[in-house]
Amino acid sequence: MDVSETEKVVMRFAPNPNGPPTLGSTRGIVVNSEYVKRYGGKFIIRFDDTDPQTKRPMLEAYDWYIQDCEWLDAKPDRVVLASDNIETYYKYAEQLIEMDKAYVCFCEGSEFKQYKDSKEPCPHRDISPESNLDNWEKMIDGEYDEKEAVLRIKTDIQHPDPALRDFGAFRIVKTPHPRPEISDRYVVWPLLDFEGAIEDHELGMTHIIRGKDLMDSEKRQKYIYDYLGWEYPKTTHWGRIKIHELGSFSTSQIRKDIEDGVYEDWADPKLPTLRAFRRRGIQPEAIRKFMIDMGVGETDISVSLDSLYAENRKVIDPIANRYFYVWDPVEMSIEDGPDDIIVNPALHPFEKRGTRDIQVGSSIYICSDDLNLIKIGDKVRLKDLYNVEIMSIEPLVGRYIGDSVDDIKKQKMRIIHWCSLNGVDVTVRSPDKEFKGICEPGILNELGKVVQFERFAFCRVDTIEPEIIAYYTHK
RNA sequence: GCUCCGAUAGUGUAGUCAGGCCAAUCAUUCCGGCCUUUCGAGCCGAAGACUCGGGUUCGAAUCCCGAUCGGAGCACCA
Repeated sequence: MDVSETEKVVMRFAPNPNGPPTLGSTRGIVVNSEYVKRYGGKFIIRFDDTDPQTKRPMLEAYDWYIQDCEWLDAKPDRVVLASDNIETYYKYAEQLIEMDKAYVCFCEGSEFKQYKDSKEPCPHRDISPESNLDNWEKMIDGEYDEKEAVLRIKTDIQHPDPALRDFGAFRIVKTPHPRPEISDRYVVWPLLDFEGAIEDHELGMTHIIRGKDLMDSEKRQKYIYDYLGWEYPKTTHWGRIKIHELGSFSTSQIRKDIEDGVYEDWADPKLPTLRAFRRRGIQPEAIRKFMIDMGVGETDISVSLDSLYAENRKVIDPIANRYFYVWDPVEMSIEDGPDDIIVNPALHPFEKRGTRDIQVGSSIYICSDDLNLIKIGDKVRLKDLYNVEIMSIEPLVGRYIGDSVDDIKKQKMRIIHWCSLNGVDVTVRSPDKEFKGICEPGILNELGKVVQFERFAFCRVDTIEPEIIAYYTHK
């Protein structure tokens, strides 16, 4: 993107708050805010909430966006709600009508399309500004039904690109807006091209980055800018982003699936919402890095979450305490073992953060996955505890054969983890499945934190009461 | 149908505007090795790309034309 070194920028992220931010919105938040950080200037979040019907805003989502922006270290300098500025849009609409650059059209949708496709002006195109103004007043006053009338911007009805011929600027929607302070105050609502054009100018936008699906939108908006004598911001576009592991999602589809119980809520670990990533323990810095590395190409891309996880690992590896988590536990009794000892493995392999003290009696749990790999007579190392020889599988019995770490190296013993009988039940939810297992009691101190369950994965401890639930972050 | 846009390793990405310093950058992934009382990390090594065809030029990933493939718009959605 073309920004001169000394220039201050004003950029925005303009979502429709009809659901929570997803990984897709994140790109808009991170990239725009990053430019502002880099060049100095202002970052604005503008809610394009001018469709009370088809993409009806969710009241809670306004705050969700702002929270998620802050979480991503992209606190907006200013928050704007398009639905607050309807009068402004009306003002400019009126001006354009007076200039004979806009007209009220009474064609039915398909009817107008026919005119447009054959490059013919529709019968309403040549109505005088005075009558148009009149009809416009009636529109605003609610004298027409939905779909009966629409305000169009005059462009060039013969333009080679059909997408640019006399586009709609306002339509009638009688569904009240979800915001109580707006509600049924307006029945005429602007369409994106108009609303965005006016707002971008009013807010002094210098640069715009948006999806390439809006490329034609820009060309339409330029008509408005030309008519009003304004200068259009510099623009760049990016292509569609598809996540390998998650596929494509639409906010409205997710909303429906939540209602139908396919997903638990907006933070379901299967979903690409920011809330879901946060619950899983993905760190904002990692997301920023991931998005910035992706750049702003116009090519459609299909990215793998592996890169995001790799970035996240760099962030959480030094801070995540280590614990033993035994999924699908199987009890093993120990013969000839020392009674009631306390071992104290380090909380972290290279950061000095103390130890976790585990009391061990005459039996322990191990993973059934590990059990499947061993047979009678095998010697295994119980990590940070001692070495045992497997005496029997059914029931599972191990005999204590010493503590020596050297032995395991010489004999290339398998090293497995374990859990004492006083462990606590922990459920781990991953995008694909749910694990049930037992963890050291120390996990009770880790509410809200990301830990590493050794030989399993990084997880974020989400709840302690009434049961312990952790979300799977990644390997 | 009409219009617009894009194409560099498995996946992203730098380089393309101002042609030579690009036998092409970085990250991730995969594979091998070292280290490590888990996993991961770390370290070392390896593999892997300029969509195709013409043209301009002493010289093209870079400029031009065409083809192919992919995407988007033509909504009273954003």
